[in-house]
Amino acid sequence: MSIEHLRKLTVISKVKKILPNEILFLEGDYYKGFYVQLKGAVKIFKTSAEGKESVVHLINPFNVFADIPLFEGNDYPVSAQALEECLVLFIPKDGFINLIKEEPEISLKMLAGFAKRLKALVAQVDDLTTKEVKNRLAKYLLKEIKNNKTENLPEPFVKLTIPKTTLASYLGTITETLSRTFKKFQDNEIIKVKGKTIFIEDINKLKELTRNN
Amino acid sequence: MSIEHLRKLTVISKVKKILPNEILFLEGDYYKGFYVQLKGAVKIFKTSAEGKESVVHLINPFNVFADIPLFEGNDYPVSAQALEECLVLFIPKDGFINLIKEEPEISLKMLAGFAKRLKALVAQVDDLTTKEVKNRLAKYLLKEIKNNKTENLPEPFVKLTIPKTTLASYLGTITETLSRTFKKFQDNEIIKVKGKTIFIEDINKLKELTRNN
DNA sequence: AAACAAATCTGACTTAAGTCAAGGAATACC
DNA sequence: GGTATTCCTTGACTTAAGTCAGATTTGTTT
Repeated sequence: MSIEHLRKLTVISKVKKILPNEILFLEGDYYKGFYVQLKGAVKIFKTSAEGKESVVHLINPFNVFADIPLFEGNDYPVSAQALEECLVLFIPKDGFINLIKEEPEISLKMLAGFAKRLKALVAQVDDLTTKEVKNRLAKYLLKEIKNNKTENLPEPFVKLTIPKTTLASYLGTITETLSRTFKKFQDNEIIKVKGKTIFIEDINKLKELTRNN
Repeated sequence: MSIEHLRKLTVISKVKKILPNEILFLEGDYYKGFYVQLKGAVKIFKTSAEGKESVVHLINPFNVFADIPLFEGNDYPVSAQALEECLVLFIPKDGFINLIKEEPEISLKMLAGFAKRLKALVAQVDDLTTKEVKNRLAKYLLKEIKNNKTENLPEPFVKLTIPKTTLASYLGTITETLSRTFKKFQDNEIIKVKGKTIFIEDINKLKELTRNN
C-alpha cells in the first residue's frame, strides 16, 4: 500500500490490545468491522448445535481477518477468540467503505488478498478430502518451520503457541488422534516432542508425507 | 452491473460452445482469462500425483469461474472439464484488467462475488471436518431442489446431469460410499432413485440430516 | 509447595468410510 | 442390433479415525 493510503487507514482505524481467551466477536454478532493481526494468535471457529467447535483458520501476525462481511452479509459468520495476548488493528466498516470509494486502488489490493485466500481454501478442501491426518500434520509442521525461519537449521523446530486441541480441530481431527499421530512420528524418528516444542529430526520424511500417502 | 459496464464487457468477451468432456484448461496451463457459465455444467478439479482427481467445484449457469488467477498467480491452479454440452462466456485477462481500471466499480462487484465464495468455502471446510457423507449428501440434494424450483411440489426431485462418480468426489467421498448412502436413504424412505432422477419422499428427514447427525 | 483444574496421553472398543473384486446396468459406437 | 466401454452397485474385508473412560502430566492459584 502507498504511504497516502496507509495514512488514511491509520486515521479511521484503532489499535487494540486483546487478552488471552478474549472473544473478539461471535458468530451472528452484528458486523462492525475487520481486523489486521499485529501480534499473537487468534482462532477463527464455528460452533455446532451441540457446542462442538471447529477451527477454520489460525490467524498469525499480518493476516487480515473478518473482512468477508464487508461485502457479504450483515453478521459475523464465524467466531474469533484470542489464543494468547494479542495486538490487533481494528478497521470499522463504514470508515473503510468510504475510504475504498475515495481510493479505488485499495479494492485491487483486497481482491489480491481474497484471491490468495480462495486459493488456499480450495487447497484446504482438496487436502481434507484426499489426505490423512498424518499428511495434514506434516504440511502444518513444514509451514510453521518456514514461518519461523528455523528451516535451514541442523534441527528445525516448532514452538506451539496454541493448545493441541485447537491444532487438532484446525487439522480436521480430535486431540486423541493428533496425540497418536505425534507418537507415530516419534516412533518413526521424524520428530521429537518436548512439551510445546517439536524438534524436526528428519525433514525429508516430513516432506515425503506432504506428497501423497 | 450497469448497462454501460455490460456493454464494455461484451466488447472484450466471447461466447464459446463447449462439447461434452472437453477440457477448458488444465492445472498449470498459462492463465488466459476467466469464464461465466451460461448453460450446462463444468467440473473444477485437482489431480493428485497418482492421477486421482478431486472435484472442488461444480459450476452451474451464471457462476463465474477461474477468476482467481486474475489477481494471484500466472497459471490455472485447477483443471476444468465440461460434463455436458455448455455455453460459456470467455473474458480474456488483459482486456478485463484494463476494464477494471477504467471502471473501478466493477471491482466492488468482484469483491462481493469473492466474499460470497469465501464464505461458502469456509462452510465447506466446516462441513468436511464435522459432518458425515449422509449429511453432505442431504445438503446437496436440498440445494439442488432449491435450484430447480421443485422444492414446493408434492414430490420434489433432482435430475442428475453429472456422473455419480463426480458427485461422490465433490462430496469428498468415493462412488461406492455414495451408492451405499443412496441405498440407506432409500431404505429409510427418504428418497427414491430412478436412474438419474432422485425423488424426495421425505424432505423433512433430509432437512433433519443437515442439522447435525 | 500443596491442591486444584486444565490439557494431554493411553488403551480398548466402535464405526464410517475406503479398498479390492466381481457382477450388472446403461450408454456409446461401429 | 450387437459389442464394447463406461458407469453403477454390491459384497467382503481393512483401516483410519472417532468414542469413551481412565490415567498422567502440566499449569495455576492460593
